[in-house]
Amino acid sequence: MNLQESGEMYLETILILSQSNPHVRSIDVVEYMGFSKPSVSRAIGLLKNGGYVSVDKDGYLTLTAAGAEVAHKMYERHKLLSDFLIALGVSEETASNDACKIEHHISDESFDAIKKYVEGLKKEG
Amino acid sequence: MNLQESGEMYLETILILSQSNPHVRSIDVVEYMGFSKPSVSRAIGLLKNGGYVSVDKDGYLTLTAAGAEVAHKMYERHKLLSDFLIALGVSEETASNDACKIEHHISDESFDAIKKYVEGLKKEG
DNA sequence: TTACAGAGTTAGCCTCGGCTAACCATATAT
DNA sequence: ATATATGGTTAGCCGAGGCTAACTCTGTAA
Repeated sequence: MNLQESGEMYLETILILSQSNPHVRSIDVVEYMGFSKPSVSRAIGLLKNGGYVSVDKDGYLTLTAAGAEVAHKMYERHKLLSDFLIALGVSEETASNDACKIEHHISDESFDAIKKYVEGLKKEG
Repeated sequence: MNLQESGEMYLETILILSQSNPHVRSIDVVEYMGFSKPSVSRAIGLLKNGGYVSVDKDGYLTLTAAGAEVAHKMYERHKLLSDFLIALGVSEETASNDACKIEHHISDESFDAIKKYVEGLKKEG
C-alpha cells in the first residue's frame, strides 16, 4: 500500500484524537474530519489492510508502529510549519491550514532546512 | 470552471514555454510535462473552455488575461519559494520540486509573508 | 419484548486526472 | 500518387477519494 496524502491525514487525525480521547473510534474521525461514515470506514479499512492501523473488537483504533511513524512525522511537520509561518507574521488559522497541506508535499530535505531555521530563531530569542 | 492544481500547472507550463519558444503547441506541453497527448489535449480543451487559454487555427496556444494572471502568480510563487528554500540551504533541484507542489497549496497570506522575509534577506545581503 | 439510537458496512455513484488504443488530418518525401 | 511522420482528437479504462442510500449490529430504554 502506498500512502497518499489522504492516508497521512487520517493517521495524523488518529494521533491527534488519541491525545485527548481515551479511545479513538471511526466515528470520532468522522466528526473531526467532517467526512461521511462510509468514506472514513473505507479509509480505515485500507489503512488497516496496509498495516498502519489496527482495530479491536470494540472498534477502537490504534496506530501500528508504521502508522505511528507516519502520524508523528506529519504532526511534527504540522506544528513546525505552523510555528514557522506564525513567526513570519501569518495568522494562526491560516498558518495551520497551510501547514496542513504543505506537510504532505514537502521533502525531508526542505523540511529539515526549515526546521533548522526555526530552531535558530528560537535560540536567538 | 474551477481551476485545480493540474490546471494551474498547465497554465504555468504554457507561460514558461512561451518564454523560450516563439509558439507553444500542445505537443510542446506534452514533452515538457511528460504526460500523454490525450491527457494534454483534454486539459487544454478544459482550459480553453474555461477561458484561460485560446487556441488558433495552427494549434498555437495563448494565455488569455485570466490564464496569464494565474500563470504569472504560480510562476512568481515558484521562483520565490525556490529562492527561499535555496537560501535555507536546500539543493536547487529539491527546492524547485518542492516549490512546484507548495505553490498550489499555500495561501496568499502565507506566501506574502514568505515573500517579505526573502526580500528582507536580500536587502541584508 | 419491542423499539430506537449509535456505530459501522455495503453497494454504488461522481469527479478528477492520469492512461492506451485507435483514429483523423496535414505535410513532406519518395 | 502514395507512404510516412507529426500533431491532435475520440473513446474508453483506471485509481483515488469524496458522496448518499440503505442495511446490519448491538445495547439501552420503554
